[in-house]
Amino acid sequence: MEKIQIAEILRSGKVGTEITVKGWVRTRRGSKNVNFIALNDGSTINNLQVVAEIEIFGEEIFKSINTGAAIGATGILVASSGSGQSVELKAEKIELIGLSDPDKYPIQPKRHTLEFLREMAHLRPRTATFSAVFRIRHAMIFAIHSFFNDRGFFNVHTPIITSSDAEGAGEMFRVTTHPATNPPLNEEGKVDFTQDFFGKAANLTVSGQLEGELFAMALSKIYTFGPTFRAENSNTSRHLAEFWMIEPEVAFCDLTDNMDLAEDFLKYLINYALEHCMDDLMFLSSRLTEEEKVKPADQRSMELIEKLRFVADNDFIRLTYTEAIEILKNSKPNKKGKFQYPITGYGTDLQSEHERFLVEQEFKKPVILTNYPKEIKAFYMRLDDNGQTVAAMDVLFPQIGEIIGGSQREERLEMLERRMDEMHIPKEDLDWYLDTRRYGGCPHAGFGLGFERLMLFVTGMGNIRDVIPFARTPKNCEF
RNA sequence: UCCUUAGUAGCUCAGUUGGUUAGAGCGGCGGACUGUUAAUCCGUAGGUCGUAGGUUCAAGUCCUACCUGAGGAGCCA
Repeated sequence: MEKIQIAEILRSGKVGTEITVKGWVRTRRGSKNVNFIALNDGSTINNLQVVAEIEIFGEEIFKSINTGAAIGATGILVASSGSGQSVELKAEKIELIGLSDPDKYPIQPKRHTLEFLREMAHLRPRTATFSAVFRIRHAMIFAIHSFFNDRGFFNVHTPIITSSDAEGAGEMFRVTTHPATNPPLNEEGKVDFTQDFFGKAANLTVSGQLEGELFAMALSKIYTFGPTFRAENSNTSRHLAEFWMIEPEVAFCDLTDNMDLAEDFLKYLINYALEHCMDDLMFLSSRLTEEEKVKPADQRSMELIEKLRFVADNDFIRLTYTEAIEILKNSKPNKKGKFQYPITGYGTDLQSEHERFLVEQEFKKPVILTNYPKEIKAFYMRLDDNGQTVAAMDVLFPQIGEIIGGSQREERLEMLERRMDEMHIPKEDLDWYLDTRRYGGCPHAGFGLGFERLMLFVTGMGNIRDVIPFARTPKNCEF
């Protein structure tokens, strides 16, 4: 008898047919005549109830059917006489596949804190919450490729190990085969990288953008989707040392096209989740609602599915930095001195309190902020005609803040070189990058989407460590 | 990195102005009972109070340092 997935059974299983299922025991409720086993195989948030009569199996076997154990069950699918489910499996045969010592198995059929489960990252996918999160994560990965593929984009694998450290997106992790103690030194007494594996200093990538641009200047529309690494000592619920980033790059494309792409992309992904992950979203939603009950009414956020629909159905607000400053300057909290960092005028750096005000108070929907002062943005962003601002865009989401950062790139060789000089970017290290401006340069634009930040939004989870299988953060590299 | 806060049983927590043998619920185990649904009822085991120092007749409780978690800030995606 071939086994079928529980998702398949619950979707289209026919009452009266014989089936075999294999999975892990979530709970077992025993009694004198009959035992009820909630079985889950990870294919869906829902369990299949296996009904096992003691008359058939005896009492001994049930001592091994504990939470966490792997078992197989064969029997007839029948309509359930209980109220919690429509169908259940009336077991004729039960196979013990992998035992789980109930005295030691740490995941109990009760609520655990996410912090506790985080320490058990190897077992947490067996919980309802994390299985839901990681099924949604898969759906989002799939949807990302599908979105770009449908629109004629090509996926490019940009390098993970890179010698380019000129981008300045953050602190980098060094990649070396030098011994940890007494590495070879040069005449100046510094580490001699010419003797290292690559013959030069190498790091883990902080972004595939620059290499992505090279391919956009040949294939027109590309995207990367890979791991990126930041050695920043960031201890927040929104940062990881290792995270996944999606970076589309499009030739013959300006800032407006870029904003359109970003907005379409995010809405597509959210709609995809609503269409394909409703069971999991509903579970996460009710879990969140439960948690919110302890919060004061004014601090509660919108129900998860309602929130997703709202973002998918409404246009994002588009606003220049200069307009945002005006709004903030005249806002109530600024006038009443409620901002920790008061807004005085053009040039003030926007803090998260300001971004949150715009997104959560003023507009109550996602905001795309554009045309920031050149001083606070990267060298490759295209200088606006006013000579002051650059064609940058940040997409700000409620609760999360910046989910996307992007820009139209500076395609004019002279301007780019001038910006690099101003910002002390070594041109000789990026000669290959400048070549794209020397030979057939064209207006182009792109952005980076932090995949785990998208996951935070879609799942409603509060901590980024809970939407990636194994989180890497300062002082934490378990598993 | 900075600010705030926490660490007591497997989990979630209580533990008064320092004072005898550190408690509860859940989970585990044993039993009873029942087509159960976070089942219910009875019983039972389970603790170097984060670590290291210190103050004191006496420290879970006070002090210092460190470690770890959480919330917020900065950096950003």
